[in-house]
Amino acid sequence: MSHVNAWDECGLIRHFTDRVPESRNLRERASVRTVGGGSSLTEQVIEAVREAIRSGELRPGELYSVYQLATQLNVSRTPVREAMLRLAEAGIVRFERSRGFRVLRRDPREIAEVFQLRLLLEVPATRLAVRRASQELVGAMRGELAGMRAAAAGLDEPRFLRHDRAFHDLLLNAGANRRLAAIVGNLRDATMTLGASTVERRRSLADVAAEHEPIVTALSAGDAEAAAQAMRLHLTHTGELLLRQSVADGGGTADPEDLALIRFPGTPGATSP
Amino acid sequence: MSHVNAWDECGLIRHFTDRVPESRNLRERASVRTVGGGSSLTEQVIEAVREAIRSGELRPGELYSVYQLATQLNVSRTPVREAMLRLAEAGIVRFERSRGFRVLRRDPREIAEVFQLRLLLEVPATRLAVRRASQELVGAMRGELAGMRAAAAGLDEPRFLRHDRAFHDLLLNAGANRRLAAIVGNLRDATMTLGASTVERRRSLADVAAEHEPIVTALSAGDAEAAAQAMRLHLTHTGELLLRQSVADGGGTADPEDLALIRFPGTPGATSP
DNA sequence: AATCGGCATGTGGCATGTCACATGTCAACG
DNA sequence: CGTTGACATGTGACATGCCACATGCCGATT
Repeated sequence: MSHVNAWDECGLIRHFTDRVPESRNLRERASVRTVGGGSSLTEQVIEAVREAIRSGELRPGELYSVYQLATQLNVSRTPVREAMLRLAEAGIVRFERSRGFRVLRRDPREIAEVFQLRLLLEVPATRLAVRRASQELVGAMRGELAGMRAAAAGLDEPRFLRHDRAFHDLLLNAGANRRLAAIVGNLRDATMTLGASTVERRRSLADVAAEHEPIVTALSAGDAEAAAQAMRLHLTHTGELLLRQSVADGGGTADPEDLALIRFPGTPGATSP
Repeated sequence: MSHVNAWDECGLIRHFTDRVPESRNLRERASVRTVGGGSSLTEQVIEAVREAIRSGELRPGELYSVYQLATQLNVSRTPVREAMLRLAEAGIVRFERSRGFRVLRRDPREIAEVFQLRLLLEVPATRLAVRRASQELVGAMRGELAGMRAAAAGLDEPRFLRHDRAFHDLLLNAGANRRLAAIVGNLRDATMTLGASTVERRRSLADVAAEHEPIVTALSAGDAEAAAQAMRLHLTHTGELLLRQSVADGGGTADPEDLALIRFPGTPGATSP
């Protein structure tokens, strides 16, 4: 064997076991549900791999194989293969002819692209959501915001991210374009992959939470434009944060053009009709 | 057997055979390539199913199963399953717990959503592309435009669609956001599925081709805003065309709000900073 | 010594067997 | 006659066997 795998014993198995203590591995849940329910083995593998990437067990650039993963997770190759195919389609990993698959490194350019897209989609979606906003929506979003603040105070990043996601999802689903919500969800997952240069991020959790406040305020006041601008500011700031982090991690050169892409994602020179 | 399948003998096999005369079915190509090359059996099945939906062999609302399709195409269930999973993720079909999968009907709401998204993405992408445009790009796009016109004159709709796709892809790839280009490609595929209430569409092929002219003109002149507006007009018109067609096909009620979504997809009330 | 060709190994893709479950049918019962 | 229960069937999800191919090592040849 030419390349050392670097996690033959630090194991995805143990990792997943920690998360689901009542079952020794993925396999034992196989008989619980088979057909549907939204938790197929494939999806569990997807989530396990995502988590493994976040935690650093699967490192960008390294070569892995479906056989290995299947053995580590104690499932057959089929669901692992399907999971990796979906991750490949999402741009998280890339298959190489007959060598295996590789976790892709998030270079600054990709991060810029993702946030450029999120700006193009979420800002107008916010504008639309304001027009259709209800009191229940505002209440639910305040709840998520409170959750974010609590998580930020406790430096509980996973919980923070859950509330952050729920916050954005509420707004997106209120915008009444399911496809848009799904696409933004995928974009979010794509950036979730880069795992937490923890110190820097935790220090700013409270700041990020604070950025959500004006969004809810404007939403509650029915001011579409203010909400859209608040969302734009929030996304821009988050994007720049991740971009700096990516550059610091040595993901590539700091191309100022990437930053420009985030800041001005196709702003028209004049007002649209 | 309770439900009649309505195409047990009108067969996908014959259809695919007609398209690839040198091989009796998909299976015979299996030995040509195995690992890669971009033409796996799964992808061939995807394309075959897409074509079958366009041609009306697979009808929305009808129930089908992986077993059937595999038999008809003379391949195993695995690639068919993977193909349907990807189509399900793209929103073309939907799996139902233990009954099979169903080709989804494109109701007006979905079409509106797709074109709302395309407007949000392609208009700014056009703006960006102008800034990065080269003479080669302009030349290539003029070539595709000529191809569209020729196809429109000959009422060759498949060829028209190929050139149309190439035209938009050129512009999107010039915009330098690969992810955006990929997303728009998926959105396009999602609408390609509804197959051609042929008379109406063919009559307007020349009109649609003509709409691309001002885009190239503005691009060549370096006028980003004019190009963006031309693209907006083109997409709006196309969306309304497909929307009317969907309503005429009885896909649902003609909700005027859908039209509004296409026309004003989040236009800001005031100019952005 | 440098180069080239065969070979062992590992890979993903496809075929097929197996399983639990959901659905729809139909007969027995109230 | 309406309701309910078991049963047969078909389904997708998963496990496993098999294959052609790509890679990389290693020895034979020049």
